[in-house]
Parts: sequence; structure tokens; C-alpha cells
Amino acid sequence: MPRAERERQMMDAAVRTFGQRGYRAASMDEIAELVGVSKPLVYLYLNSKEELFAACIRRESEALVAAVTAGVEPGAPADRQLWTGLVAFFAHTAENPHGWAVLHRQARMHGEPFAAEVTKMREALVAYVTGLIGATAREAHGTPDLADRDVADRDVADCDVAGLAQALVGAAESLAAWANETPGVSAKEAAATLMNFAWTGLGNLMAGERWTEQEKRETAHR
Amino acid sequence: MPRAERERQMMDAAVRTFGQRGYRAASMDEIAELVGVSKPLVYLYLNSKEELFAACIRRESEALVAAVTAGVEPGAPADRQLWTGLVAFFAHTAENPHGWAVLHRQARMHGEPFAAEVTKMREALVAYVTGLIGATAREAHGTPDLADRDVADRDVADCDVAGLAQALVGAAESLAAWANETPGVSAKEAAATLMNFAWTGLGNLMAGERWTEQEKRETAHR
Amino acid sequence: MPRAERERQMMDAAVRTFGQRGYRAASMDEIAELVGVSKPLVYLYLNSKEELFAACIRRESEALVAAVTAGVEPGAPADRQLWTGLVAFFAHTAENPHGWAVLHRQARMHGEPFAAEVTKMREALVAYVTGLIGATAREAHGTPDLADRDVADRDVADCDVAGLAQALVGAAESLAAWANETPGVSAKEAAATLMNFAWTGLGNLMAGERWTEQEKRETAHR
Amino acid sequence: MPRAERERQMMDAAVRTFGQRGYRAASMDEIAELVGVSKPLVYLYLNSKEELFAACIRRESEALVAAVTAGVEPGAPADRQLWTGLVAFFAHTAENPHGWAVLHRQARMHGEPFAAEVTKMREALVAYVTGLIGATAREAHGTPDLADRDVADRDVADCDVAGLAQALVGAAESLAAWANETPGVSAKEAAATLMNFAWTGLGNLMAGERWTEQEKRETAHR
DNA sequence: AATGAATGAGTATTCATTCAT
DNA sequence: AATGAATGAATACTCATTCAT
Repeated sequence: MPRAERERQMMDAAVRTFGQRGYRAASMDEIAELVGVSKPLVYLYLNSKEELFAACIRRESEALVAAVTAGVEPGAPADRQLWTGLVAFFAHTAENPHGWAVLHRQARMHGEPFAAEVTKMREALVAYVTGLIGATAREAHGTPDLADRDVADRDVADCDVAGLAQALVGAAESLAAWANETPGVSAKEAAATLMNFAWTGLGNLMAGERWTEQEKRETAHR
Repeated sequence: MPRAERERQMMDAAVRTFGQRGYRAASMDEIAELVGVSKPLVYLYLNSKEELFAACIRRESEALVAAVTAGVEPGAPADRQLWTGLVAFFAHTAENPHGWAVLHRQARMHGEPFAAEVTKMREALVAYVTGLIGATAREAHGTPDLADRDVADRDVADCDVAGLAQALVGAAESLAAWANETPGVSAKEAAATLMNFAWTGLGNLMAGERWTEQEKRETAHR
Repeated sequence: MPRAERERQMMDAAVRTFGQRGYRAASMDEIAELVGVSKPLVYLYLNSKEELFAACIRRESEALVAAVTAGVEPGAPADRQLWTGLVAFFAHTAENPHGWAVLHRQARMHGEPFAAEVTKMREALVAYVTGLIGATAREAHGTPDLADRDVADRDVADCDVAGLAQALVGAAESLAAWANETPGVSAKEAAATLMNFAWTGLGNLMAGERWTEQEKRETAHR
Repeated sequence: MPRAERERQMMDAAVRTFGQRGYRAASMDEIAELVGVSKPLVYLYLNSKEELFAACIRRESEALVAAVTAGVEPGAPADRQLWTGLVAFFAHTAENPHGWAVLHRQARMHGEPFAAEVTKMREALVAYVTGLIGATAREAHGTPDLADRDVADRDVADCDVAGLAQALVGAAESLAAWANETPGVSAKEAAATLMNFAWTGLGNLMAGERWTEQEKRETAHR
């Protein structure tokens, strides 16, 4: 059996085991047994538990980012792009529940070598979302009206595009985990739920609505 | 030293250790040493690592629910209640990072004895949010019109309150992490961002708006 | 069984095992089994193989230096002191062959934590011998004659008291190892052999004789 | 690459590795990698770690004996021969530190297959030294006087030539180590120091002098 | 109320060695 | 002449847990 193939098998088994058991509880014995080889071969190819875990994180995070960004239609309206990305995200995490578990639950609770890789992935997604939000904000207010546009841009940008993007990604991550462990929730349904939750809100936000402690009821239910 | 006090110390140490290291990596030795007692005493009082972990989850989840629901003003408008709850949530998790880590990151990745406790907590919070959403929906459509109200209720129920709650908690958690590592973002600001993100959206949801794949741009930018 | 006693037993077993097998080949399992306890207890008391080895080296080197310097009669003639020290040295190494093996054979071939301790011991012995050689040189030439004495001192000191001491200690170490593994060689016999080898030579050296490449035969057999 | 050449490379790498790491800590992987070949080839040529180690010992011990005995001038006076041999010894060990480490430190601490080879080497050197001592003794007492000669021979034999050789080698090794770490001490100077230490003493031994516990001071300072 | 002494069962990692090609 | 693939057996070290006091 050629090495590349074996390495792929090992990573598959490792992702599954790390995802189910967690980094600490996963044992190299179990991984080797899943592949049907002896432990020394795993070490020969992947050096250590730590490196194996890091390799899993890297592979899964790259696969996820690729899946999410694969279907983008550059010219499409921002909300359509977001919808496409969300469907891809939920579909990918549904098909790779162990990989998603590794990224979402395991990788973040173990020191720097691992968290950094996840942070990189998250930043890629946040950047993607941030771009969409910025574009939509500009559209909503019409590009020709520069004064307005500047105000709107600053409103949205200054306010906290970054925070909103974080919230969106966090919501998506959490929903993905929930969708994975709740039977009967499809990727499209999860994406729709999130659009209802986030986009409809974001859309109004772009249109200039703001929630404040005092006047929220009026503006919210206008 | 009276037993109750010692038990409290032990749970404090355990929450801290479990939160930092994770269930597997946490060691009873470290917990005992943090308290300054011998291991057998920990076992005498708390029986086993598993029971200790379960006790931690129970205590922390009750504390979190209590904190979130403490400030409720029963008669207040729903969005004000949500705002109050979110501020309390961000404040509590910021003050109890280890407890929150135990609930959010550790408890879910370990077999049934633990997940159940977290599910209980989650249900309490979801019930709280569901109540708010239901109340708001009723307000929005006018309580006298029963037919309408039923429709609204069912609409909200169908689009999965549980999913929305997941999204909300995920967004909240993500924002909390981001707020913690971004200087100059307070608990209140994080809560305000989340209100902008979620409530303004939820508010429109209640008012009957729906995002669908075809008509989203029109409705969103109405 | 009290901890101090157990620790002593463990060190005894460790010295024996390290001495016979070497650092790498010695196994913690074997040491624990020799003592009749489980491995975790060895780790609880002595932390690691490395620390255990270091503790053995320290204990044995202190015991050896103590044995050699115990019998010194401060006022006695230098050669008598040397004889006394050598007998003590050979007697101690004969009684503690494993300890001596640890110091002489094992400790020096493993990185810095260990070699340093042996170097310390060796320096203590070299200092002891250096003192004797210097004293004897002064005696041999008569203290009143300052001019002569200075010359003699410089002769011996400059030449290489340090080198001679190193040679003596090395010869003793080597002889001790040989005596240990050769049946029928007593401590006194080993000491006598070394006195014949070294002292009779040193005595003549003190008296002003020098071996040089050209004139050696004449001076040596004068 | 012809087999003989490859075998030489392998032994070079093995000597270096065994000398630096010790028998146990040396790994066949490292040796193969140093040569730049695969492990199976090492096994094909040299069969096993044990045989490889034995081969190293044999090669290095033969090289050392050859180096020491290479410069002998059969007719020369004994002390000149000793001097020549010592210089050769110091020079060879300084140039082949790994080989010397293998012979001196590693070979003796591992069971019978290895020690035997070292014993053979040691016997060759002892025989060489014994020859010198015997010759010198005969010279000193005059060859015609057979009775005397027998006495002298027996004297030397009784006081244990093997022990003296051990002392000499130990002194030489210790001096070699000291010379290596003390700047400005050459092989020749080390050899000279050792001659001062040993030969001047040995010379007097040959001439019939003996150190005894009672009369040492008188004889030593005659 | 509290502990010193002790362990069975695991976990990551390494190494000499072989087989098929 | 040479290697890629593979492993059985061992080794240092850890941990939850108990018992006698």
C-alpha cells in the first residue's frame, strides 16, 4: 500500500477519533487499529500525536474554507453570495461531522500550535463575510450620494462590522454543531434559519435601522 | 474546616481546572493541590472524577441561569428583557470564564452523564428566549386575533426556536470571545452589537417578514 | 513503610541497576521490582529516571569523598596520608562496586546534568592529592632554604601538579575498576600496587629527578 | 558502490554513533542515515546491532594496537620504546575520540561478546608493556646473573603487571581527557607528564626499590 | 476532618528487525 | 546493490482510585 494512501487513511481515522473523543481521550492505538496497521507505522508517517492533530486541523480547515468559497459567484448580489456560502458551509459540516467537531470543539481548547490554525480559518471566513456586509451597505445607500455613503459606511464600519461578522460566524458554527447532532435538519434548513436570524436583521440594519435601549420597540416593529 | 466550605473550595478548584485543561487533561492531583488538601479527602466528599465534573456542570449551569434570569422584569417589553438577559449573560461569562468553558466546551464532548445537565440548562435558556419570542409575536399581531396568533406562533415554532436559540448562543459566545480579546469592547457594547444583529432581525421575523431564496433582496432592502 | 526508608531502598536498587546495566539499559520496571513496589511509587518519590540517576550519582559521590577523607590524619606525613586515602578509596569502591560503576563508567557518558556531579567529586579528590604533592615537595627540599624551595615549588607546581594529580586519580579509578572485576585483589594490594607505581615515582620526582627524552636512562637508574 | 567501501562507511558511522551515544542509545536508524543508505542494507552487510558493535570494537582495537606498536624500534632502550608508544597512544586517541570512547567506555559495560574483544586488545598492550618492563628489569640487574634475574622477574610479576598496566592506562586516559580540555597541553606534553609520573617510578621499581607501609619515607626520599 | 502509602491499567513513543521487491 | 512498507516488544511516565490509620 503506497504511503500517500496510508497517510490519508490515517488522517481519516485520526479526524474521526479526535472528533469523537477529543484530543486527550483519543489514543494512538485506536487510530492505528481503525486503519488496520500497527502504531509504529503511524509514528513513522506522522511523527507524533501533536503533529497528527495539527495535520488534521490543517486539512479539515482548508477543506472547509475551500468548500465555502468554491461556489461564490463574484458578481452576484451579496445576500445571494451569503446564502450560497452558508448552504455550502452547512452541507460541508454535515458531511464531515468529525472534521467539524475537530475544528469547532477540539482545536480551540489546546495550546497555541492548534488554536492558531483555527484562528486562521475563522479569519478567512470573517473576511469573506466582512466583504459582503461592506458591499451590501454601499449598495443599500446608493454609491452616487457620496455624503450619505460616507456616513452609512462609517456607521456600519465604525459601529462594528467586525463584531457582526464574528457574531455571524459564531452563529453559523453553533448552528452547524446543533444541526449535526439533531436528526432531520438539512443543510438548507439550517442555512434558512440562519438567514432568517441574521440576514433579515442585517438587511434592516443596512437600511439604517438601529436598536437602542430606549427606542427599540418603535424602530423594531415600525 | 466545615465540610460545606471544603466542598465549595473543591468545586472552585475543579471548575478552574476542568475549564482550563478539559475533562481528560484535568487531574485530581492538581485539583487537590489547588485546594491544599489530600486527594482522599476529595474522593471522600465528591466520590469520583465523573461525579465531581457533573457537580461542577450542575453548579455552573444553575449559576448561569440564575444570573441571566435574575434581572427579569416580568412586565417589561420582551426586547428589554432580552437586552437585560444578554447583558447579564455577557457579564456572567466574563466573570466566570472557567465556568463558561466547562459548560460550553467541555461538557458537550463527553458521554451522557454530562451532556444531560447542559441540555437542561440550555432548555431553561431556550424556554426563556422562546417565551420572549412568543410574547413578542403575540404583541406584534395583536392578541385578540386568535387565528393570526396561532399562525404566528406556529411560524415561529416551525422555523425552529431551538435553532434560533443555538444561533443566538453561538453568536453570543463568539462575540464574547472576540470582545475579550479586542480592547475597548465592554459587555454592554457586545450586548448592543448582538441586539443589532439578532433583535432587529428577530423583530422583523415577528412582524411576519421572511427571507426566501427568491425575494430576499426586495424584502431585505424594502 | 516510611517514605525515607523506601527512598533508600529505591536508590540502592537504582545504583545496582544503573551500575550493572548502564543508564539507558536500566529500566524503571526492574528497579521497582527489585524494591518490591510498583513503578508509580518510584515516580512519586523520585520523579523521573533522570532525577533518580542524578540522585544516585550525588549520593555515591558524596559517600566516596566522605570515605576517602574520613581517615585523614592532618599532621601525618604526606605519603602516609596518601596511603590512608588510597586504602580507603579502594576499600570503599570494593564494597560499593555498583556505586563505583555508576560514578566511573555510567555518569560520564551522559550529558551535563550528570557529568557535572562527577566532575565535582573528581575535583575534590584532585584537590586533596594536589595538597599532598605540594606539601611533600616542600618537605623534600627543606623549608628554611627559601631560594631552593622556591625553585622546587615552581618546578613541581609549574611543571604540572594538576596533571600529576589527574594521572594519579585516573590510575586509581582505573585500578579500582580492575580490582573490582578481578577476584582475589584486596583493597590493600591495590593500594600497594598504586603506591609502587605512583609514589615511588613521585618520591624521586620530588627529589629533583626528571625524565627527559635524552637523558632518561641515566637519571632513572642513577 | 562496492560492498567493501560501503561497509567501511557503515562502520565509520557506527563508531561515531556508538562513541557519542553509547551502545543502547545508538540507533540503527541514525547509523543508516549518516551513511545515506536504508536500514535493510546495513542489516544485509552487518547482520545485527550486536555484530556491528563487535565489528567496531575489533576494528578500533586493532587500529589502536597497530598505532601504538607501529613506531617500535626493536633494539631501542625500553624507556624510549615506552615513550614512543605513549606518544602514539595519545596521538591516536586524540585523533579517534569516538573509537577510543567505544573501546574504553562502551565496550566494557556490555556482556561477554564485547568485553572479550577489549580484553584481547588490553592483553596486547599489556604484553607490550610487560615486555618492556621485563627487558628493563633484566638490564637493570644484568642478564648473566640468572638467579638475580629470576628474582627480579618474579618481583615484577608478583606485584602484578596487569595492575600496573591498568594504572598506566587509567592514568593515560585521565591525562588525555584533562589534556583535551586544558588549552595548551599537547600530546607530547601529556606523554611527558605521564613519563614523569610513571616511568621515574617504574624505573626505581625495576631497580629493586619497593614502597612499604613502614619504610616508605626513607626509601622515597633516599 | 484528614492523610501517607500504594497501585492497576493505561498512553505516547522508540527500536531492532524482517519481507517483498 | 538496494529499498519501501511494516511490526513485536519494550520503555518512560501518568492517573484515578483505594486502604489503613
